[in-house]
Amino acid sequence: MTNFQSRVIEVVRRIPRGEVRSYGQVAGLAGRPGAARAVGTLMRKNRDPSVPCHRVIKSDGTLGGYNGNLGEKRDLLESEGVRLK
DNA sequence: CGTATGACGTGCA
DNA sequence: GTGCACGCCATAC
Repeated sequence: MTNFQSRVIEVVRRIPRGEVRSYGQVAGLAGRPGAARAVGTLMRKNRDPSVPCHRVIKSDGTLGGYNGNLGEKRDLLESEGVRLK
């Protein structure tokens, strides 16, 4: 496992319930500002349920992507109290 | 080791 | 508001 990947996972793991972070923010917190796209690359591969990857959305507030159905991601977030566009 | 890929971000038409 | 072109970065091939 690469160092970058570990960091990203750590960061995402710390996102409190009811809050969200953009891919770019996560990248920054992971120590690699500007690697937003790379974060997506990792999330796409990540299968670990201990990582609330559904709390990671785009910087403009839209959902972005998801492993399973996007509707699921939307519901999860709203059920956690997150407002979406 | 070079090329392709994608859950991004920003700017501009 | 919508769509497209580009640049970016870590991974997968």
